[in-house]
Amino acid sequence: MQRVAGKRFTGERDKQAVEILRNAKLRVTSCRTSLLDLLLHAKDPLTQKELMEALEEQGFNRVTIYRALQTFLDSTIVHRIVTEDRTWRFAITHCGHRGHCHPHFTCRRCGRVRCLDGVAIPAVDLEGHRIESQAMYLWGLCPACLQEAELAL
Amino acid sequence: MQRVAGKRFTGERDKQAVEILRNAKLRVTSCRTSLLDLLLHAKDPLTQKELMEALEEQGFNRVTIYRALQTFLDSTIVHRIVTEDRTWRFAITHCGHRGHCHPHFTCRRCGRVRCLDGVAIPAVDLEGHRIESQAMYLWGLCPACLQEAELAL
DNA sequence: GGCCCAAGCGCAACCGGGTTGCATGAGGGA
DNA sequence: TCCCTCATGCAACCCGGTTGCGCTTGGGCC
Ligand SMILES: [Mn+2]
Ligand SMILES: [Mn+2]
Ligand SMILES: [Zn+2]
Ligand SMILES: [Zn+2]
Repeated sequence: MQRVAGKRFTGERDKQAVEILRNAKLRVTSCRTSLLDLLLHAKDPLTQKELMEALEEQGFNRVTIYRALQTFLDSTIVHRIVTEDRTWRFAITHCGHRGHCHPHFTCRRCGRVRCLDGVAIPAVDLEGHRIESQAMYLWGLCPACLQEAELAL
Repeated sequence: MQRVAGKRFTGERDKQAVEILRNAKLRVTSCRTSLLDLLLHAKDPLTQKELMEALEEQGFNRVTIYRALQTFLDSTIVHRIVTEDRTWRFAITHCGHRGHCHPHFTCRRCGRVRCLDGVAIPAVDLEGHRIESQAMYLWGLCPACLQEAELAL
């Protein structure tokens, strides 16, 4: 990947980002491809702050980042989760739904938040209500932290 | 219930609030009993703003209210939920646990948030992780709004 | 009932994640 | 290449929640 004066030329990795934008009939801009590129290769949901720091070199304005993320949300390209610290985290939507189709896990030790893609949220039926969507959050220790905790015994 | 110059004398309804505070070894203050009294008789989890407006007459400072709520949290007298609007809502804890023992429902039409006391959160088991707590949020239509929606057809 | 001090309170200023309005810049269809 | 629309940057703003500090008060003690 080449960078010149902070601007990145479109390379291999960006192809997927551009394709996603084209499919969603969104304009292909530098900020959007960079964000998508990051999100596509991120293990975990990222905050706006984390995204901005990762793209520091390119110096995008935070408002622009928020607006791009909102656009992605509107197109269901990403989904957004609210954690206990009341900051949003964004992750690519793999399932086609709007993003509450899988639970999210937060490790109380390392603080990592993970999308549990592939794990189903058990359906709850509620007398008299119409349930339209569900979200589930889990807390505990992630595999790495669990192992450390066990070693410390 | 008597009020004089904005100060409320302790009456029948406050007894329970005072008892809760005594049991938790917390000082009995006007702000705390008023808050607890409200929360004890509230149907739904309330925001700090709603609590403050309800106690407008007594003119408590919002910092004091936040601090009282934090104290209640520490004593597990109340639990707190984070909704999509990223404001906290507080409700009396009936179950003894720290409050994530039941799901919470938000009506997309009237905006009401409800504690689903008595409904269990289905346990999820996650390979390699230690799950310590779970939360579940549901969205849809509450019974009242569902009925209106059906009438409108 | 009065004394005393830790704990609770009010105030003002602050913090930080997210938003808005508006002028300028750039994507992309024709 | 032109031009319109939409994206961007900037500054100011919003608002839920926090912090520091000096004053007040609950309640244990005599
Ligand atoms: Mn996810
Ligand atoms: Mn509840
Ligand atoms: Zn961890
Ligand atoms: Zn409703």
